[in-house]
Amino acid sequence: MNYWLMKSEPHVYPWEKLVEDKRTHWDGVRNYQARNMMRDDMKIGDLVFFYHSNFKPPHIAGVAKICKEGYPDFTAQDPKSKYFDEKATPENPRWMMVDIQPIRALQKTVSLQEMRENPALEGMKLLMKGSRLSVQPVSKNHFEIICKMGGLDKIPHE
DNA sequence: GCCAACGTTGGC
DNA sequence: GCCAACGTTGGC
Repeated sequence: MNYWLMKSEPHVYPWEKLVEDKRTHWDGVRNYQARNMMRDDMKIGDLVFFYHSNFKPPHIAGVAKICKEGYPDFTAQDPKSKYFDEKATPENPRWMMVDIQPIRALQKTVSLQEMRENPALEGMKLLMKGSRLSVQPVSKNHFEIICKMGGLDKIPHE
């Protein structure tokens, strides 16, 4: 079982919309490192922090889970999509995505600053200088600490 | 809006 | 295969 963090800009796709949709496909990732993790490492049942980037303050809003493993990001082959990539073909889709569904919101969102101020989270990728990856692994230990910071008594499950 | 950090592109 | 130029991310 692995743990992850995925970034979304709330004005593009907020946590609340995921709750409303009950499930979504994570399209639009155009970074190879992030793609490789979605393609190779994310497994059904893995838990994911839903992080709101480009927001004041940036924060983690809730916990989701992987409900479909890596498959081609079809928006790359759609000329009308803003994520269109002319090099993507059915034979070589180039970009991949996963599906996620919400598990539960944190009782209280956990801001980037709060995480920075917690020494127990030292080494977390999100907090490293220059870290921009929109999909990144989180250790189980860090995942649990943040769940508790967010007012949950333990890592949630369905 | 600024800009540091990082990724990608393409000429050589 | 190097690296300069350019584009993007995302906190501040």
